[in-house]
Amino acid sequence: MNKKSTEEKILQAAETEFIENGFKGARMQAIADRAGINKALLHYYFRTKEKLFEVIFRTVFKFFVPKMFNVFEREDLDIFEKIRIFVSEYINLIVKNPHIPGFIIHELSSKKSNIGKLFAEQNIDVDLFRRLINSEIEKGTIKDIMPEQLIINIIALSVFPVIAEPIATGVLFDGDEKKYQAMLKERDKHVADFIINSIKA
Amino acid sequence: MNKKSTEEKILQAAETEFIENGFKGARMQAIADRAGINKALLHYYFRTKEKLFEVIFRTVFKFFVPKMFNVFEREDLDIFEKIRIFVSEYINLIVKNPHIPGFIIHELSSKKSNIGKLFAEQNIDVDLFRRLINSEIEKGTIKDIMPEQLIINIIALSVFPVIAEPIATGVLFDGDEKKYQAMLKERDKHVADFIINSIKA
DNA sequence: GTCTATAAGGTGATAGAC
DNA sequence: GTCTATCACCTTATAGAC
Repeated sequence: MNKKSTEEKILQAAETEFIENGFKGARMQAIADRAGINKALLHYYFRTKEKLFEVIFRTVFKFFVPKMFNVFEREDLDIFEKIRIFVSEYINLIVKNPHIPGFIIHELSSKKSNIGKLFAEQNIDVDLFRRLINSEIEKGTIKDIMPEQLIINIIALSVFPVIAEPIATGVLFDGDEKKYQAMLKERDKHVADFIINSIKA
Repeated sequence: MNKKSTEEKILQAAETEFIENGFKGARMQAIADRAGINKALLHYYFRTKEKLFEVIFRTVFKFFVPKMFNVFEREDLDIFEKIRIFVSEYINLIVKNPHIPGFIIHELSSKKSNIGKLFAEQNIDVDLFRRLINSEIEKGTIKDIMPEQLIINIIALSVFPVIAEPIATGVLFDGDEKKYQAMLKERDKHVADFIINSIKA
């Protein structure tokens, strides 16, 4: 029935446990339980909690942070279409994995480890994005704007409502989870409109 | 020299420790050390780690979440000035306390406790904000927009770059902390412009 | 590779003297 | 109120049998 190798089972169990509880909150026993094995085997495969965490974090990070910029390389779309597609796809990705951004942010803030490497490994082509934006400004299709500020805005508008879900639900929707979900459903269109309205020349 | 009462010293030490390490990562011993007392005294004043945390979280939460809407009550400002002031003051507040938003978000996501009360205690007047926005839409000063979406946008644009500092610095500024700080310095003006450009009719 | 048993050290919490 | 000493439990990690 279960053809997954032990290592795969461990990795999947660890990912769930770490994302749910963070590094400090995660328990090796809980990971073993989720994987249907015992603690000793965990250490046989990954020696320490730290090492296991590093593998998981790397995977999650590489899955989430990059490839955000892929859309912007396509030459068949204008800048506004690119933004629409990016926002839509990214929000969709986050809604399906709502705890991952918070996990990454929290662990990056509380770890002093050599995460510097992780960014280097991603080779995200920010320069491509910079050139694109600057060229659009020169062409006169969008207003003058710092490319870094713009990309932060796009990510912020997409990610924040999901990681701040409890606050948003509590403050804005009186604890009504359904109203929050309704807002989120319209979010991709709203965000794209909001951005485009702002930058369109 | 130190006129602070023991209770005050504990509270301040606990706030630092909890914000820095989260509930699960915080250590009662570390709090005692920071306060210059011993563990036993900690329990004498606050019985359990859980109870001490609740006091801290309440304080931080009440300090941070509300009073955001105060600006919008002033009648001597137009909607755009209100937004400028709010963004400027809120970003300023966050930059001075950069770890607090992440702390609140993380603890709210990982606690199932009866936080519902906290929101009720704040009696934030979201309706005031709703009425203000809707009235401006009717007057024709701003475009049609859902007040909830707008307030989320304003908070997201203000808060996100600070809580995602390691990622922003790593991905956008090649690890150069100074470039990140420079971006942040212009952030309040940029955000206000970005929002106003978007919603101005 | 996988298990049971256990070591070694930490952590929240309390007892009891002052 | 404040301290020292200590308990009871939990957590990571390893030893050693199979």
